[in-house]
Amino acid sequence: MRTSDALGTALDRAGYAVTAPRRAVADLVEQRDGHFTALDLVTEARRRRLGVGRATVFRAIELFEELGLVERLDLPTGEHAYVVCEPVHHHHVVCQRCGRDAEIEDCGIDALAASIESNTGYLVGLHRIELFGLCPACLSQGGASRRPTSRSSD
Amino acid sequence: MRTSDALGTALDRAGYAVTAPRRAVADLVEQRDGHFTALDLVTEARRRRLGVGRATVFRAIELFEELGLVERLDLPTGEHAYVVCEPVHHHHVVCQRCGRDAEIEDCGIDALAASIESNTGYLVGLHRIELFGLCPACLSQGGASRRPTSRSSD
DNA sequence: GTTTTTGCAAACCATTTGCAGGGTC
DNA sequence: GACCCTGCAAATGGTTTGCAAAAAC
Repeated sequence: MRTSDALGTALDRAGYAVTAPRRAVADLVEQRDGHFTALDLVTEARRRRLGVGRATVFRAIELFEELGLVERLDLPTGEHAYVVCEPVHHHHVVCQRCGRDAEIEDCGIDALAASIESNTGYLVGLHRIELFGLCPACLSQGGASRRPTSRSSD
Repeated sequence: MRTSDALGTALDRAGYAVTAPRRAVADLVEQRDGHFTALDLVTEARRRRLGVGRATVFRAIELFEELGLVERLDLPTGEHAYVVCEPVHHHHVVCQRCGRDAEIEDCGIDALAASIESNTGYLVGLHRIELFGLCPACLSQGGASRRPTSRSSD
């Protein structure tokens, strides 16, 4: 969760109107600790009686995504979730228990891409890496017996 | 595309009835060259008048996925597609032009996981890596000017 | 003959869009 | 005041489910 109004500021800088509904959605997003779905925000907005409609929430998220302020994750279940993040290339480790996440800057893609290109003949462009596991908090709280789904060694 | 009836055999071995509709869906899947969506199969089944219903196609794919014979991809667009693959841990490079794919055995996750674990404190479990680019065929056919979306270096 | 599986239709869920009204710059 | 943004409701697209009939073992 951010302390500053990063999303509002970014909207402004990108030339988008900083309206009350967008601000409201930005607040909801910034108050989230882990990942969230669009519907989570819609529900939360309704619960708080913010008077922000479904469509507006979806449009605001789309805008934030466009600006690189949130990123879409595809959870192992196939669900689409979002996380707040910095607008630079990176990846996330997502806690399977609480949904919190950490950013990873160096995913070592260059070496991997090179090896793939020479092995398969494919030219590698985009990549997406998503890691799931347990965050430090859940690890210590859950005790040593709790392990994420086993990592296959490859 | 497979030459053998790998999916049918696998169903049998896993104790599922090898029925005509499942066989039909398996055929459709095996005849695919690149990735496909569930709806692609539904459409194709209808076009060929196989008499296989929507629900059956979805249920068959679900089954194949459970058996590790096909895998769900999340395309950059957010679309859910499937590819045929071996039931062992691996990843895919998907051609952004034609949808064909190649499997990658060694994604170098162990080194990455270790570095993440020491940097973030997260215990890494599952991971998902998806790469997009151009396959050799599209590369040569498209000429040197065609490049996939630029790869950010990280 | 009992258990699965199927097809159909309806239900569902997330997401998008059309549009008239309202707010912003 | 022109244009962008919003809410609503309806449309959409993908996926799932209930159920009675049909097929498999």
